[in-house]
Amino acid sequence: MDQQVDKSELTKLMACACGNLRAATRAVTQLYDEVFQPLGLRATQFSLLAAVDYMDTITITALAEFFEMDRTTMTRNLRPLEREGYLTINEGQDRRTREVKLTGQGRGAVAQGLPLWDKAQRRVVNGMGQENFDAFLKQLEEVSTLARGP
Amino acid sequence: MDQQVDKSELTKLMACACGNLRAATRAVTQLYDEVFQPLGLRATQFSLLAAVDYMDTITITALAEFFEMDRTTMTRNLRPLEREGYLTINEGQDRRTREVKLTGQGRGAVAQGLPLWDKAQRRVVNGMGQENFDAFLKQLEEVSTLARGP
DNA sequence: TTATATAAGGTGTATATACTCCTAATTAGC
DNA sequence: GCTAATTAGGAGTATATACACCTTATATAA
Repeated sequence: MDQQVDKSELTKLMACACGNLRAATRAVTQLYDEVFQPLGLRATQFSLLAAVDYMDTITITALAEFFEMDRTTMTRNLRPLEREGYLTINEGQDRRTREVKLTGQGRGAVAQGLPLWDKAQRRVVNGMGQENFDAFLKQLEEVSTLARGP
Repeated sequence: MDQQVDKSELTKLMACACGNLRAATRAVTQLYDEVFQPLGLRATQFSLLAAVDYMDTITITALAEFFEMDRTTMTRNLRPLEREGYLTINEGQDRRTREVKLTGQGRGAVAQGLPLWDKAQRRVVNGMGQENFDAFLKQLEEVSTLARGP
């Protein structure tokens, strides 16, 4: 069937944008998760709470768009935060929508989380240098745009 | 309680290394997943098969180390690929270990997947330009190293 | 050589992610 | 004003991810 691949062909996969991004994300997520540990939150949960805090009230779809994330993923990510009392999800004026809002506990967690976030962020930014880091963020943005399409 | 945060404090979170990495990974993974769709594989699955192909036979822990991924994650990622007949997992000489090996079907999938991978990869590399892309990979590597530690 | 330490793996549990399909509410067209 | 299209959301399903805890097999030390 001659479907086999020369091994040298496979070495180029080491440069895979997707694989390298995923690996870096695993590593970085573990760092941020670790610093938020004392708070009982994960990195994604903290950033979600912070976003809701900034927005005051916001619908699920709008939140999903802000994070450029699938709507159903957002629904599921909100669930444990609602269960643990960090936020509430109530029917909006438009009865199709849900309004997401932080509780006092949620705002407290954001306040307590900020210095923890800073700790992890400083490690990365200081390690790379501010200029390299800024360039890195730009490249992440560019790669996202390219991936999303034509 | 004064646990509240000034909104201007929250804007700096837009530069979060973790959040921006995760967002980019979502976007890029969707692109790669899309090109592998005709093959019935996801991006992560293709790269896993390609790695096993390159290694011939390899234990689960060694695979996990190669991908810098938790061992139990690797165990779980292998599962659907074994179920669908792309690879086999058998007891090794050292009876604590499992030897992962591609089937003919698995090697065929790698062969068929390579041009699909190329399509997605070209979109990113051509979009950024080869030099920028190389620099980007270096920065992903650096950020991973920084995250892993001191 | 036996007791202990270590290494490889699996399972339970929980979150993160997205797709497909479904319902309900609103808006747009006529 | 009613019908059709659109929009918001949920549920089912499946993979990706990691941690804590457990078992078994090998290696090490006394």
